[in-house]
Amino acid sequence: MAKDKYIPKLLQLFQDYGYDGATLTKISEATGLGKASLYHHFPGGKDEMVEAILDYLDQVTEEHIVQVLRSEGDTQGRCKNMCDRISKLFEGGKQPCLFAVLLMGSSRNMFHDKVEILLRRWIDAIAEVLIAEGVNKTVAIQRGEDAVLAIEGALILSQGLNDFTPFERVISQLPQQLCQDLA
Amino acid sequence: MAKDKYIPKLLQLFQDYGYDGATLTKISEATGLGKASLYHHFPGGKDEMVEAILDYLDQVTEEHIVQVLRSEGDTQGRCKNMCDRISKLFEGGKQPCLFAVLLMGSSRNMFHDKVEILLRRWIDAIAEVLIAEGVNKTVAIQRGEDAVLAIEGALILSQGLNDFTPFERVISQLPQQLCQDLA
DNA sequence: TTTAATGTACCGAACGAACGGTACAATGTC
DNA sequence: GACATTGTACCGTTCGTTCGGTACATTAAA
Repeated sequence: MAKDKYIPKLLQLFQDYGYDGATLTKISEATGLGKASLYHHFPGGKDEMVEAILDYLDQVTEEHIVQVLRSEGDTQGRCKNMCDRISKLFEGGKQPCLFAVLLMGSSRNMFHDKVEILLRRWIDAIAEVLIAEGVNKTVAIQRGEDAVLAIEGALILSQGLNDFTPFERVISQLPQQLCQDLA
Repeated sequence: MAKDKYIPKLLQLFQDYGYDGATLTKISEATGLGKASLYHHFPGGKDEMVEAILDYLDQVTEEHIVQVLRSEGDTQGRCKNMCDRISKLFEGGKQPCLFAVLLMGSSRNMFHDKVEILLRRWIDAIAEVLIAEGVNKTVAIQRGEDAVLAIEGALILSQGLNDFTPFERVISQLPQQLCQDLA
């Protein structure tokens, strides 16, 4: 699929402008493709573009979260690696999370199912690590939820305040917080 | 200002659909006002509507957060009161936060200044309580940021997962977390 | 080896619908 | 009568989408 090469630009656009705000005119300018050409690659229009982006983010999740958390090394170190990846992906808090963007506004219900699955996979990947260390399953899931929640909240707050130290603080404290009572 | 009576419906609409998604047609239907009437009350169009909503949220912040935190009683009790108000305002996590909605999508920069002020006032109100209890100023502000951050993140996560227990958990744990090392 | 057929990528122009917004006359209210 | 409020009809613009068609490279048939 050659259309994959446009996915990063599309992601950036939908992150910046949201589903409604990312107009075909903007998409056309950003990709260098005419509107008609966009419909050649994505016959389903904007919907199909977002679906393709979410499929891409599925791979990103697998590579930068799931696999990193399952890699070798001590638990807290793996958590720190994940945090480093996340910090890079969100560019130190300057990039909005597409999940949050899509959950706000008129696109809320359109992609809810896929977003829910991706959020859940993220949480479960964290919980899995803690469960392997002997943490109670319920607690482990809660701690995974708290981690994702803190990151999403930190993104909003940092962008709202135009001050990215909250995001950095959350990222730097997260490994310790996740592994707070481990051996 | 008689137009104030439409503010809650407008708030609901912009929360649900975002700035772009809240079209004049939807606004007209929701308020029962024709376009001409809407422009009579809000000559500045959608922009002025959102500004009016933010002014309204300014009052809400003052009443349900600032004043509650400054009221009589023990510190943790006042924090709990604030959390109760917040939980009600967001209907147990089912309502999105307008700040987050406006910060996502094409309206990001339009209302950024006012949103930043409101977020900062929220944080400062929390910090003020902790400072009065002898907490170091920097720590107090960080704890205020963490509180707002947790609420915003919990809203996104709960709505994304279609499971509102994370929001409830954050709300119930917040007073304890804020007052963790107080006398 | 030429030629025909097929597939992929792309584009300009145009579509109807909906957008935000306005002009103005008619209505209600004091 | 004065003035706030509203309904109707409209404006130009932009929206997402589709149409008809071109360029070009690959494959199949002659």
